Amino acid sequence: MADTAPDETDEALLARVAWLYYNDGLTQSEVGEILNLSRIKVSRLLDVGRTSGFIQLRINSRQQGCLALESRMKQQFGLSDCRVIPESTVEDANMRIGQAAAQYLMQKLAPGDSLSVGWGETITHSVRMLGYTAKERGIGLYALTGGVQTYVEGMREANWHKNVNIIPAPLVVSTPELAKALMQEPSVASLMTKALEAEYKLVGIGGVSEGATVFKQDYLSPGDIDPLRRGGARGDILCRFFDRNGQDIALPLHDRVVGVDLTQLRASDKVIGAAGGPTKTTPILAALRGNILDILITDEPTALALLDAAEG
Amino acid sequence: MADTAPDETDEALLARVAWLYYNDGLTQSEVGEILNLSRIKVSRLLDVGRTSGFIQLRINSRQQGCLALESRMKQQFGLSDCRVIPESTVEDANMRIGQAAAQYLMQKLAPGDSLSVGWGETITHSVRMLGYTAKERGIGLYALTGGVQTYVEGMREANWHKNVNIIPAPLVVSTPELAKALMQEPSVASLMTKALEAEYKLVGIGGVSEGATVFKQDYLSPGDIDPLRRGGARGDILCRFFDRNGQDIALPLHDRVVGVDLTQLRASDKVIGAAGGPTKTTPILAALRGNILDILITDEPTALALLDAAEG
DNA sequence: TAGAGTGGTGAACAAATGAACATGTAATAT
DNA sequence: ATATTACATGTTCATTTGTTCACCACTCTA
Repeated sequence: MADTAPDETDEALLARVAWLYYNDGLTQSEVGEILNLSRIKVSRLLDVGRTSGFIQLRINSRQQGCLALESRMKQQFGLSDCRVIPESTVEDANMRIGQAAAQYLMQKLAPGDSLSVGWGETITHSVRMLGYTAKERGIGLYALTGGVQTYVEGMREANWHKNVNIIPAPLVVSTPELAKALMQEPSVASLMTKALEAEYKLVGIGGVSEGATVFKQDYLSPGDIDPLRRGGARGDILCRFFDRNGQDIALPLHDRVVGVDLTQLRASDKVIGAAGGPTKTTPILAALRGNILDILITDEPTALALLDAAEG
Repeated sequence: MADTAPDETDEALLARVAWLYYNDGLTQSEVGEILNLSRIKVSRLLDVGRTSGFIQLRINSRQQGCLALESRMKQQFGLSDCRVIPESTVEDANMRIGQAAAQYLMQKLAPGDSLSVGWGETITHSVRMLGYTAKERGIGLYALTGGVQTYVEGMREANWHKNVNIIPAPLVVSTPELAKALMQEPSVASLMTKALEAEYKLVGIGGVSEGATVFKQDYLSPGDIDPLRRGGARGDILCRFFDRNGQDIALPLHDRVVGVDLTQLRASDKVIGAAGGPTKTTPILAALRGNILDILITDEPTALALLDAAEG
């Protein structure tokens, strides 16, 4: 009656299917014959494998993305590393950059390392893609801020299961006092320390417009946008807004956020920013000016726009 | 007039194509439109990428191969690691195992490591697949024996270019004296030392039959087979034949071989044996009994046969 | 200069693949 | 008990893909 550990068997089967199909170059029908599966089932298994990150594709080249652009970016903005993915007609920039971030991390993370993450669509995609690799290499995952819901959603599909450490608090609370109290709670404080000690910290970069995740997730109401803009806000990282030079803006909101702040990020190395798309140029540029990031992952048009803006 | 570094541009183009196709999920025609290539050309580029190892596919799972079998193998034969690839209808076992060996090494080799290799079809495949990764990570490559021709052939296609160190001597010379003299040559001796110091040593395992590479490459004549068999030879590694317990056989031939010997391999750790297929069971079993290998890469039927033979 | 060989290119086709739809089955609610 | 939903499996069809072939440009040789 007990479940026969469906994960286990599925994984073994998927591994076999993937090997036969990709490494041996058999057709899906042939794979099906060998393993007694219908062709369509093989097709679906492969699909699961690809979208879940179980089957991962690496491009073996220092020319991974756009090498020339990457070095210009590093030089111009004093980044320790940079990855630029090619232009494409595919709409979903978040998805694409999330994938790139996942691949970057898969290359860099060593067994036993840990990774801390912020939130946003891009980050969620990354985490999903990283799932299997992380499990295999025993990577620990830490949240950089409160806001359980967002993290849980992101990791539900990915199966990190163990060693996922989410800060047990909301992202934004109603009074500064409560926020302060929470951040002094041992269970919260210790996790935040751990998060800052992780080898890599992966954060998204948000814009100040209706589409941004902060607003969509109802952490802020659309009515808050205008005051923010007037206050000089050009973007946010982990719900901390900054001006065009990447300097903190004094906002009542900031005192009510539970999570790592920009000062802590600046002091920390290997902070990866992952963002791209036309709306993100301004926020990214501001974040770069403010030296918040050490590593940037973005796409070609955005990189070009950034260089343009910085040089002009 | 000058060549515009075809490698460079090809690589950049290939990287773009691969990204758009695999990561963005565009069709080949769409990729072609974006980059102004015909669909056919995209298809061909992708093919090049896959077969050259430029585009590499990873299966993200500890369940990579056949986990259960692998641990039985490790226990039974005292291996430090083992990889077993699934059964398949594909004929070319050497190719498949070579690929598996390459993948294993890609996972294990860190930047700046070095790798030494023997020869044979399986090894040649591995080296080819490893080409791009090796270049990217700056892996040094060393030959474990003389026999320039075999190595050069294997690495011609792969583009390791730099940091490839081939021992400047034939594999087999005509007199024991010459072999001895060569192995005392500084240029030869130093390379052999370096080869033994490499993080991983990858060797094939040969059988004693007409199909084996030693005979096909004319290092030995078919007439030599019978005497070898009668002398108890069950297989060879790096042209050193051993008996059913993996112990060295006293052969005049051995004194004429230029290269690392079995004693040195036994003393060295992280020696990877890569071999499989029905004809290889006997030689592999002997090598395992003789503790020559620390790591084995083989296929499912062979692993089962080995366990059968060892337990029975 | 002609001719043979080589490498690259695209067209046409056949095979392989993915997506939409249809069916069946088991679990849940009414 | 029945309707309903969710889910898995299989079928069909349009699309996508790899392969084969013929063609062209170029080079090397006679």
